[in-house]
Amino acid sequence: MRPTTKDLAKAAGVSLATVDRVLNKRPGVRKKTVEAVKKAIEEIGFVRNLSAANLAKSRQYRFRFLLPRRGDLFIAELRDRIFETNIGLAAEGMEITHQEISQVDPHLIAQTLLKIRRDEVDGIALMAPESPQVRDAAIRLQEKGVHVVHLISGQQKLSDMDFVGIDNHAAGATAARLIGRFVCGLQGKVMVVSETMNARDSLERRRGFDQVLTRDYPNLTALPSLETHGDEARAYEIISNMINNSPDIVAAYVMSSEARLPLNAVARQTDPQTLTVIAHELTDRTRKALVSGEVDAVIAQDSGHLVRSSVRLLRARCDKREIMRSQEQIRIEILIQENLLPAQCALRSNDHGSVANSFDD
Amino acid sequence: MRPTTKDLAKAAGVSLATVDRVLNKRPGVRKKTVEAVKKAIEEIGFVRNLSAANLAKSRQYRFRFLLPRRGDLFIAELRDRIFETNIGLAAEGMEITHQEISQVDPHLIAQTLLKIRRDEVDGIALMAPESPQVRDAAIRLQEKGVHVVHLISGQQKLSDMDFVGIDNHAAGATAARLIGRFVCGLQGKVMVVSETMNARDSLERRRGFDQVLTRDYPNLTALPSLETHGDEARAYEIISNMINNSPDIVAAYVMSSEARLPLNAVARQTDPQTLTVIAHELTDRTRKALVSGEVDAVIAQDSGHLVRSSVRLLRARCDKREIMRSQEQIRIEILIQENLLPAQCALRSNDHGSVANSFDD
DNA sequence: TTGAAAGCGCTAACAA
DNA sequence: TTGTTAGCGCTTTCAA
Repeated sequence: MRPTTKDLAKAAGVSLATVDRVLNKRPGVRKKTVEAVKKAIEEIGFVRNLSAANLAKSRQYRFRFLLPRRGDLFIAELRDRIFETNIGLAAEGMEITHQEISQVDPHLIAQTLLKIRRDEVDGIALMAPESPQVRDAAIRLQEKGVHVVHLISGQQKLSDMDFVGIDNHAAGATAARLIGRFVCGLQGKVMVVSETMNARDSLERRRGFDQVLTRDYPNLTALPSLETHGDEARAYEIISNMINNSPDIVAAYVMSSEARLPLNAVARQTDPQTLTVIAHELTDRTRKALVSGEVDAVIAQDSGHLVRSSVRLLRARCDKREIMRSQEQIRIEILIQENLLPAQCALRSNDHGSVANSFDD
Repeated sequence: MRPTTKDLAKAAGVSLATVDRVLNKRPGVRKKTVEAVKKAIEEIGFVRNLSAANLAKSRQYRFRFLLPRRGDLFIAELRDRIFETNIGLAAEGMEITHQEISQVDPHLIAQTLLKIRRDEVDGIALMAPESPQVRDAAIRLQEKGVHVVHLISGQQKLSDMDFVGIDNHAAGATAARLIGRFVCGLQGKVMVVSETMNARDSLERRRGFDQVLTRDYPNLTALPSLETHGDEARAYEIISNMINNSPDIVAAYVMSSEARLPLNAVARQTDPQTLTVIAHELTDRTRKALVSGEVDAVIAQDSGHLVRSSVRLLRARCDKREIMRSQEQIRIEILIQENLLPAQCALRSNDHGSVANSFDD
C-alpha cells in the first residue's frame, strides 16, 4: 500500500495535524519541523491522496459562465459544452452554470457583474467585449473574492486577469498564410468581414492577418474590414457592394465567430467555390460550408477545451495553485474537409433535459 | 449541502448498503427496491461524490505503456507525456509506467506481453506493429484480466480491442489535399517516404493519400513508397536515387512519425524551400523544419492527448464504464508556422529526476 | 434480500 | 508551535 499521512507522521515523528500543515503550506510550523516532514516525504515516497483531501474538505466549487445573449452558433456550442462539463464534474463537487448577459451594452454587463455575490459563486468566466466599465466591475468582483477569467475576447491586457482563448494575432496570421497559399499567386483583393471591429479579438486578428499578407503576398491586397453588426440585411448590402465595386476579389476572410451572415451573403453574390474563403470556429454552418467546398478552411478553437480550461484555471485560483500555463494554451486548429472528425460538433445536444447520473443506463 | 447517500437511504427508506448496491448496479436487490431508490435519487437530486467513492474503494490503477525501443523523437515525446501524466494522476491513485519493447520482432513483443502478470498491472497501452503473434498475446492478456488498448499503430481491426490514435486514412488524405493545394497546379511527381510499409498506419495513410491525389490532382503523380527502415545511409541513398531519377519531383510526403532521416536526406539533395514538404508529428526536428520553411505543414496528433486518452480508456475499462468514444477521438492537427504554439514541444523535460509533489514549490 | 458498522486518507476545530 | 479527535461520503465486510 502507498504510505499515508499517518505513515508520514510516524516517519517524521510529528502528529497528523502537523503533517497536514506542511502539506498545505499552512503557517505555524517551525522551519525545522517543516524540513523534517519534507525529508520524510522523500524517504517514504509519500504521495497525497487527492480524493481523501477533497472529501475531507468537502469543498464545493461554483463557477458561472457569462456569455452574450446573441444566438450565435458558436455561443450555442459553448453552452452545450458548459452543460456537458457540468454533468461531468458534478461528481467532483463542481457546479458549473451559465448566465446570459447583454450582448453589447457595457453598462448592463458591468451591472450584472456587480450584482454577483461572493456567496453565490466562486468564479466567473466572462465573455464580453472590452470596456472600462466591465474591466472595473471585474476588478471589483475579484476584490470581493470572486475569481474571474476572460474568455475569448479579453479585457485590456492586465497581467493579473486570466485569459482563456487562442492567440488572435496568430489566428489572423494563419488565415493570411492559408489564403496566400491557396490563392496560388493570383493577383487580387481580399475581402475581410467581421461582426464588429470594436472587439479586441477582431482587431488582433486583423493585425496578424495584415502583417503576413503584406509581408509575404504582394499579389494580394486586403480590403478594409466590413462590419455586419449581426444584421442580415446590412451584411448582404455591404458585402454585395464590396463585391460589385471590386471585381478582382479572389478571397474572403470571415473573421468573427458568427460566420453565418457573411457566408450566406457571399454565397448569394458569387460562386464561393471559385473564391478562397477562410472562416472561424467550427459550427454546423461552417462544417457544412467546409464539406461543400464553400469554405476552404476553418480556423477553430475547441469549445470544449475553452470551457474545461476556464474551469481548471478558476479551480486553480480558488485553491491558490499555480497552473501550467503552457498546458492551458488553446490551440489554433486548422480544419479542412479531410481532417474534420466525423463526431466533432455532430453531437450537439438539442435538449438539456436528461441530467444523466453515471449510474444510469 | 448536497444530499448524500445517507439522505438518499432515508428518502428511499432503505439502508446505506442497499443504496450502494443500487448505485453500483450490484446484484441482490429486489426490483421494487431498486425502483424506490432510483425514484428517491430523482426526487432529492442526488449526485454521487466521486472523491468519497474513490477513497472508500482505495483502488489503485496501474497502467503500463509499452513503446518501441527506437530512439525516435516522437516516442521520446510520448515518454515525456507519460511521465507527466503519471505525476499528474498519482494523487488520484494512478500509477502510470512505461516499458520498452522490441522495435520490430513480433516474437519478442509477444513474449514481453505474455510475461505480464495480472497482479502487476491493470492495463496496458501497446504500441506495436501489427502481427498475429502480438494480437494473440494481447488477447491472452485480456483474458487474464489485463485491459489492453492499442496505441497509434493498431492490430487488426478487432471490435473488442480499443484503439487510440488518429484516423490514418484521413491523415493521408489531409496530406494529399495540402500538397495538392500548396503545389498550385504544378505538373510533377510526389515522393512518398516511410520508415516501413509493414505497418498498418503507413498503409492506411498511403491509401488515403492516393485516393485524394488521384481523384483531385491529375497534375500530380505519387511515386512508390520509399522505405528507410530507420537506416540513415539507406535513407540517403534511396532518396537521392529517386530525386536523380525523377527531376520533376515537386513535393514530398514524409509519412512516418520519424521524419529526421527523410528530412535530412531531402535537405542534402535539393533545396527543400522549393519543394512542398509535408511531414508527420510535431517533434523538435519538424518544428525546426516548419519554422525554417523546410517543411510546409506538419500533420500531428497531440502526444499528451494520446497518453491521457489511453489512460481514460483503460480506466473506463477497469471500472466497466462506457466511454464517450467521440470525446476520445484524436484530432488530426494541421500545423504551419503561424499556428505553432510557442510552448508546444518546447518544454520537453530533459531529465526525469525531480518527481514533483504538488506541494513542492 | 437487506442492514449495521468499521474504515478509506485527509482536514479542521479545539485543546494543550 | 504542536497534538487529539471527530468527521467528510462512500464501500465493504459480516451478520441477520
